[in-house]
Amino acid sequence: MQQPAPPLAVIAAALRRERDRAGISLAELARRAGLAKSTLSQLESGSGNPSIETLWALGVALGIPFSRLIEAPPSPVRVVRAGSSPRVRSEGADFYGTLLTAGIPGTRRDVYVLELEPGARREADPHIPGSVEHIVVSAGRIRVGPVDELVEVGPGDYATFPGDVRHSYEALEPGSWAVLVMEHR
Amino acid sequence: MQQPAPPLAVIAAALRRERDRAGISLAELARRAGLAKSTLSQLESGSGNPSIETLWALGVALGIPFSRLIEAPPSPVRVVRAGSSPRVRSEGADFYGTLLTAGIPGTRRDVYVLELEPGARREADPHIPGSVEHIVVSAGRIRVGPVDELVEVGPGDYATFPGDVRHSYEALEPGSWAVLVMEHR
DNA sequence: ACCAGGCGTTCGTCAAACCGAACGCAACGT
DNA sequence: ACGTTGCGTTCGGTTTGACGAACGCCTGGT
Repeated sequence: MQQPAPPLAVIAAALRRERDRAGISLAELARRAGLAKSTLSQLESGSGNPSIETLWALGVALGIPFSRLIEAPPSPVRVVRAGSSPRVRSEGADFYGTLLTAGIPGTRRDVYVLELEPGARREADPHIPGSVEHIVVSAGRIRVGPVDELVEVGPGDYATFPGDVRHSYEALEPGSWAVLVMEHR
Repeated sequence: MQQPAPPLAVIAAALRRERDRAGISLAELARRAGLAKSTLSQLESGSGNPSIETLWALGVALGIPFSRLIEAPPSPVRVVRAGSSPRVRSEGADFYGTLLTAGIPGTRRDVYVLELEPGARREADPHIPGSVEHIVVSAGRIRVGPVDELVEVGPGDYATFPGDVRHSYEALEPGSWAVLVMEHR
């Protein structure tokens, strides 16, 4: 399998995604790329089959390698396996730490302890947009993540994924438990 | 810098290159991709600005990841810096070896010693098609390669590049010399 | 309240991408 | 010698991508 996805919709999504990231308006992007607003509007709406030159101009205007416009969005699921990150010795204190995720000012981070038993799969409906979940497994094994992109994590492993899509937690061993940090703004 | 190259000509070249590689005719490719021969003909000739769907169909028909059609041809110039390759202890013998390039059955490999003095830049016209040059610097520094893609190599460094395009050798230090292997079938 | 400016969408027009058919060319087969 | 087959190119005709203008919608300034 190489690029399994449909070309049109992917581009439409990529276009919108990258423009959001750049934080500019549709009109502004069209201006920079030397295109008509209408053209870009139709492209982002998925109706339309842009020429290479048109897409190229957009890539340049967005300052991104062209190929990113034809890729599916990068998976927002990130996993850090236990021991795979450099440990940092805390200054003055007598312990080592591993930075998994830095706090973002203006966001709340609620901390939970999640205890799960095998068989009981817990499905969670999407939370408010923009929320992100972080989980560190303390014991056992857990399968977790967006329903279409589950990952398996064990003791010491860290996983993070968007909380505003359907996702689930499922213990694979008895006595599994984890620390869950729910982040929202 | 990301994708410095012009989009149109690159695609035209890529298209032709990949079709050659696949060993099929223009008409055949057009048939598989569901395009008119005329369309493909114009694309390969560089006149034309294909739509995404058109290019996509070609990528699928060629069985290659779409992105390869928008990339410049992979540079045929390869450099191995001294000490950057794992050394292999020869069985039974008391020395270490570094494999730089494996011989291909049915090809001849002529070995030369190349002595160069600074200032004297030696331009070589293309040799017979398919020939490849390999060079290992023994002493000094040499700038070598296709005229539009020169690389600088020092003692122990290895470089290989196609011999069927215009290329040149130029010493950068007095007393430079190298071993040159000319490969042709 | 009003208007000015920016946003994203929708509409009609025009150029061009894509098509199909015809062409010239070369290599075979009868 | 001739007809056949496949190649790549060139020629009008039609679909459609890209354009510019106009629209409705907000937000903020006077």
